[in-house]
Amino acid sequence: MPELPEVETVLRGISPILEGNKIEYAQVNRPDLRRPFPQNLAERLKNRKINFLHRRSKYILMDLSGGETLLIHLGMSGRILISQEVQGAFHHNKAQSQKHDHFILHLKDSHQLTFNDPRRFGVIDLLETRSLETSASLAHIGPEPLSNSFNEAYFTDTIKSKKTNIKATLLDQRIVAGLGNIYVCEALFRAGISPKHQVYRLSHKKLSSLVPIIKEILVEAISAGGSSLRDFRHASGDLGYFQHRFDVYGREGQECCNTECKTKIRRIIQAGRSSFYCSNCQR
DNA sequence: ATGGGGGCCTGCCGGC
DNA sequence: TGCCGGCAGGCCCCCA
Repeated sequence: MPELPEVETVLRGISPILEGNKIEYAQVNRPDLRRPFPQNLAERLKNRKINFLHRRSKYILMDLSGGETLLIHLGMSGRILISQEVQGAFHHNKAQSQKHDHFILHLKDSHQLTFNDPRRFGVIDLLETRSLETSASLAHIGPEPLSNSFNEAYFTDTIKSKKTNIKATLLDQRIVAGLGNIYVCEALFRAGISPKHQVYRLSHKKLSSLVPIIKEILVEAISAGGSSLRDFRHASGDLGYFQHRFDVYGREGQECCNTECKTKIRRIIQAGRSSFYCSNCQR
């Protein structure tokens, strides 16, 4: 699934089309995704103006007129595509209807936003804007990794005594928002920390070093337009490029990219997820 | 408190 | 060619 850089890439792609636009109507093609859709979703979206878009963690948030915000989470396989229905004989830009197009916003200017999600682990919700931050979805999410509130002091103080491995800690959205399996693997490689290392046994220096590394990786990935594995694409349909810069993710059995280290990258399972790491460079 | 496992879904890929 | 197991970017719940 899309992690923070992929969600940010989607957000940047769709914002210019959506902000200031108006929803003509919403097409809701099934009753639920991971959770049921909110009551009367289509009726509540009809004729709403889209004020602006923003992101919190891996959630895309659409601030609407009428004091409500549409929340979209892409889960593992969710995609957002923008298309345009062209009037007249030619329909080159009109999206082909796909099997898992569960939710479509038809906009006044003839653009359409399509949410496609084969595995249906995504979420769509409609929340009161004034209590957005305290809603069940967002209330327990930690600081944004690219904000100043995610800093060395916060990070080390929060986790220093945890009797958990560092992999699970970084995946915990309450500690820091938006990281997923790929970027945690990559950050741990750059920091030279084994995913199995217990947090309370890591030095203050090592733990602190993760903070700038996490920020650096996310910034790089966002500028590359995210990572495209199976199904991630920009809203325009373009691919992201950061996957070409993975040092360890998906590289089981290949040699470590550090010069003079020919150790083969290992894959282990932690908490049901694959961790990729170099046992020589990461301790 | 926390960590491990299972569940939710579909699709794809490799091996036999 | 076809079937089957394993795997996938997330998250939630239950159990020890």
